[in-house]
Amino acid sequence: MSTVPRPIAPRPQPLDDVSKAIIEQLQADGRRSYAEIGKAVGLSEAAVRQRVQKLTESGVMQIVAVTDPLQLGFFRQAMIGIRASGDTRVVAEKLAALDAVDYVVLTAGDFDILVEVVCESDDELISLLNAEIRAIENVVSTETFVYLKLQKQHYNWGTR
Amino acid sequence: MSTVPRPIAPRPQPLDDVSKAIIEQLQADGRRSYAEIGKAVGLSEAAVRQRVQKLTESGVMQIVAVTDPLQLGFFRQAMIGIRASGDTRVVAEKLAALDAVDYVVLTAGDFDILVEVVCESDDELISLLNAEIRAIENVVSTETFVYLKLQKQHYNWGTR
DNA sequence: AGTGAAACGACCGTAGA
DNA sequence: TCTACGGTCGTTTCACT
Repeated sequence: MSTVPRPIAPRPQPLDDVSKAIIEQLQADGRRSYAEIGKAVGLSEAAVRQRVQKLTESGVMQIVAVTDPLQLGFFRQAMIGIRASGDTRVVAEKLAALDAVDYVVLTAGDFDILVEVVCESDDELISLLNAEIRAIENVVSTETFVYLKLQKQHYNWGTR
Repeated sequence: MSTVPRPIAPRPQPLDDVSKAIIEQLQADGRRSYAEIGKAVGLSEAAVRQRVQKLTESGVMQIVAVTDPLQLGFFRQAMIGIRASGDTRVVAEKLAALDAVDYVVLTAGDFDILVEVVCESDDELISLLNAEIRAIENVVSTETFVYLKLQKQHYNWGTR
């Protein structure tokens, strides 16, 4: 039995510790000044700015506002597993176009697509499921996981 | 191991159009200057600054750096549905403490907990499942949904 | 890739409608 | 809650290492 030649992955950039430190600073506060970050990581202000620019331009990182659904009156969140027929990419696009859908991923496994939805109420969730999601062509079945408590947030993830 | 800060007031203020517009600006670019935002939404720099401060202090919004796992060499992502016995909150805490786990939510439905994981390779995913996740007390069974394509991102969600 | 310095622009506190 | 304004600090550009 021969070993399978493992294709060297197009590993983008082996981030050095300084860039990791910069990212950590900006994960704590995306508006922290370059000068302040520079002090923390031991670099000049201009150097920090250059690195941040590269990191954002290359798509490694972006600095954005993220909102809390609960604070905006969307008390009901859920993950919905979807089984679909036909081209699942087309189904995923239609799902992504829905207002209440904030997350769509094509998966391998018992579900073809996972979507996260954000609703104001149970009623909205019900009509979303019935009138919108199940109405999409090639959606075969759905399974809903209503959120009880968010324990760890997606965008808090860092560079490990 | 980061717990999501709970909102102080379960009293969601209905955002006016100006604040929504400000949030949209910052969702496009979290570092956009207050002056520039002011021009776009028709407000003075100081007024924008005050509103942004309120929005962040009240937890409605936060401005942070978010990173792209793929760009950092984490080519394998998955959602894992977990069935657990005992106090699922305790299990969820232990899951959230894992390095490779970037998202944890307690749910009602066929799974008790959903976690999203970020791995460098299939091998890492396998050992994560076997050595880490299934090793946690009261984890009864798991079901894995390997990501094929991320279609819509969580933090792009706005104010509807 | 990094520093330093000077001009410019953004940010912050405070005062006042 | 907003505008106005002055002091301070951050950002930008550039010349240089």
